[in-house]
Amino acid sequence: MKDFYHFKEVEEKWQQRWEAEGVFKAEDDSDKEKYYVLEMFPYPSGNLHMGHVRVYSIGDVIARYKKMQGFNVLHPMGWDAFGLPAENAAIQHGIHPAEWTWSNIDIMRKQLKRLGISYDWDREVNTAAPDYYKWTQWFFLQMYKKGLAYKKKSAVNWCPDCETVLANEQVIYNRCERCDAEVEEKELEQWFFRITEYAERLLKDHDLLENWPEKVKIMQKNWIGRSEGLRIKFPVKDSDQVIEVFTTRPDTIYGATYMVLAPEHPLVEKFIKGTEKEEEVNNFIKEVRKQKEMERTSPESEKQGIFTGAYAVNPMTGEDIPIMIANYVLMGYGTGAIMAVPAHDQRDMDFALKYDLPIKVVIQPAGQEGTLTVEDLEGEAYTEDGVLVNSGDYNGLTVAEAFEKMAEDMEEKGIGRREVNYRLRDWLISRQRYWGTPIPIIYCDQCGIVPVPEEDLPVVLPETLDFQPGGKLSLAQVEDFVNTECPICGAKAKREADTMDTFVDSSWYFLRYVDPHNEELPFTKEAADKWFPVDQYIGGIEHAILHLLYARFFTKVIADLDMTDEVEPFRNWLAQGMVLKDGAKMSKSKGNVVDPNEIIDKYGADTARLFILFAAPPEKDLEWSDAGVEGAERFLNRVWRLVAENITELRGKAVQKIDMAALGKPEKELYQQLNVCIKRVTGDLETRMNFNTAISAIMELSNAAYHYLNVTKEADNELLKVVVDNMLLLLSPFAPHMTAELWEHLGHEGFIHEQAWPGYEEEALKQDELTIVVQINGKVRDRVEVSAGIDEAGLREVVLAREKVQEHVVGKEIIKFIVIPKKLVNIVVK
RNA sequence: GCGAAGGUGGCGGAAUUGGCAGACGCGCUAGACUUAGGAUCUAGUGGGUAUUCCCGUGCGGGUUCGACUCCCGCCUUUCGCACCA
Repeated sequence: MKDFYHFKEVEEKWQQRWEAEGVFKAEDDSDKEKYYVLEMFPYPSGNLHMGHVRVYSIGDVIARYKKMQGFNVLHPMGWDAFGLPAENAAIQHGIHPAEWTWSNIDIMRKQLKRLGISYDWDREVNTAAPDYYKWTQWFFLQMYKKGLAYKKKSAVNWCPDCETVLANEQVIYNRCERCDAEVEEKELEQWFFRITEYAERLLKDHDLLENWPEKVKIMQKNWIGRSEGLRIKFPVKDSDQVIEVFTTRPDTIYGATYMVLAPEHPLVEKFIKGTEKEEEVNNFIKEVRKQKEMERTSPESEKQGIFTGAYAVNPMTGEDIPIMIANYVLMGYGTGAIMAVPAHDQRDMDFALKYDLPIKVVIQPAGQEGTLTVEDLEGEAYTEDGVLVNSGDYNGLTVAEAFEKMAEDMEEKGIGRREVNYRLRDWLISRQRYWGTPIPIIYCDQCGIVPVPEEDLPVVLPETLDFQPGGKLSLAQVEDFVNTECPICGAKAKREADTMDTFVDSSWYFLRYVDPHNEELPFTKEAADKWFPVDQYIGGIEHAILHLLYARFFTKVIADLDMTDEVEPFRNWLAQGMVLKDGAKMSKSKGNVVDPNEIIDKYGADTARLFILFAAPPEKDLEWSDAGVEGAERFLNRVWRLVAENITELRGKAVQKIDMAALGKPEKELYQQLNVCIKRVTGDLETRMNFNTAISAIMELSNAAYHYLNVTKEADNELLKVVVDNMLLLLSPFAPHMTAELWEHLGHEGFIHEQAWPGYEEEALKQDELTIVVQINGKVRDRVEVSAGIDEAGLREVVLAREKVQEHVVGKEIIKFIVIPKKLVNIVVK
């Protein structure tokens, strides 16, 4: 055999054999316990990048480890294939989006196979294929039936560059998440999913996700933004109108000295129509509407407002309070109107000071009732806990008590009622783009909105597309597509020309893998019961809100359709860190991109995988280092040579149980190190997911084996074989090709990845001799070798007899003698 | 401003339950082998002129026989949220 790891031939050989023998197929009819490991599927951009190499390497280690542990492993791969880049390529280069996408998929599939990832390629899914998006459309129809998909006209976010609307989740600092263009507001009629109906469950079921990063749960929680409060009616003076507000602080209502409506509030017009204020107020509203959402919603920007001329009545105090309009109140949250309590809300305070509105203190720090005045506040609202004052019968109650009492009283009087509000909005899914799943809806003049009958699915994207390079792609321009017949009355009708947000496609793909070829259903309940949920999901934290919230929502909807009993798709999620170069994210514009293809050409897949797993724990960012890659290569070659240089001694012999009693001292130590290594690697893979320390443990074992061969004239070849065999088994999830080849060279039958994961012998971990650290007053002064069975008195005797200990102890009083069994003693002297 | 996670040698990182700080790797130094070495092997490698001593895990306190680890205060980096009533 060669004296170095010639990765080119070896890696190709094993990839071909794995494929030819179909060794990574998940078995639908196995009795073995299932394990479903999934990495987020990629968008087929045409190029694998290092982030992909990282996430798929992590997934592969888990998949191969679980397989060796005896699980029936489902480890599938697919393509998130709809999306804008395909259209942009079409516009720029005149290539059809499908052609562009399909050829990218071919390229990336080859790249993944070159990495040797253990996928069951028979289950490959492609969200842009009709046999997949048929079921995306089917889910849309189920949701339409349940009222979870609906159409409404509302102010939506419009990206002028992408020429489409965006979901709230896709707008970051008022910019398009994709192209960074500034988002505009448009009034459009669009399709929504009623995700708000699931807000409570999405929050509550975080409890089921024990192995999610806490940070991500908090991000989702903030995004959902639950707040408990009261909806309170404020009658308008000299009118039969009523303004409803939502507040989380009903306890401060006695301090409500004015009200504010959002400029878009429908009542505004009624208040000002025909009054002397009309023109002034309308001008103000026009000004505010010109402001960007960003300006309006930043706490730093100046609050602007105007008096409407109308008054409301505070329902608790009976006082008249002015009704204002201001830019800091948003129509989209709560009722679009607030009661303003300047003494106890900083925003209201800022506004009240600017427009000279009254301020009334109604909460005081506990124990200091009656001492806090408006002057004391000095423009800072008091928002801490406290006790009510100036609040009639409620004086003396705490904030929490007052909340309860007021809620009860107001509900009784019909002034208000308890309400929970969410920051989460419904999910806007319409996109004015071509390359997406068509929304299966038909508009008929007679029958209105008509869902496409299920038997007519899929609504196929028309392939022949007449587009001009530089122009925009849209289904609306394809007349054969748009013009159709009403499924109910047969009259001429028009199809919906918008497609769905691609996040819809990726919100259920993990369920298609369980039954990927089903033509009757997206999947059977039987298949879902067998495989679902995903036991371990792996992917980037950038999807913390978008994809992961939507996927959780879809899973709950699907559970409500009784297609699965599982309400959470990903019980465990490993959020892997980014791959950096020179401290920055790799990007073309920075010119710091490392191309996986070049790395695999130069070092091979096993080396690339080993480095990327070794350089940092998976959840942390990883700094790319060419020197580090060479280190990984060196280690693999060290293992290769350990086998190659001793191949005649190691080949063919049956692995026998080692008789520890017969081992000499260096042999016993080596055998012990093997068992320690097995224990550490298993623990690192099983519970900690720390691949870097698992690899370092294997490196230590390899070093120990070399050291043993160096110091021993007559090596114990049986022991050496056991060590090498097990080392290869432990290393095989990380470096599958090289270990497969060595396994074969050693004369074993069968694939290495189909062997049982090694277990360790508890007996072999035990040491006869221990090194005990001796501290005096907490400082390490000596080390002693003692037999493992020594008792405390014996240990004390040995330790005190030591010369170095004597030096520090003589003439002093021993106050304490602390013994930490098998590790350390600490002698406290004075 | 609010919330979360970090800060350990020249570098990436380790220390799993409060018990030897720096495992493993990179880099570096010296040596061996060699026509050659950017291959391989051996030894060394936190700092302080140091085999025995002292100092050392962002800074300052504290708890403890003992603290990278726990507590209090501060500095700093990264990420998330940010007029949500």
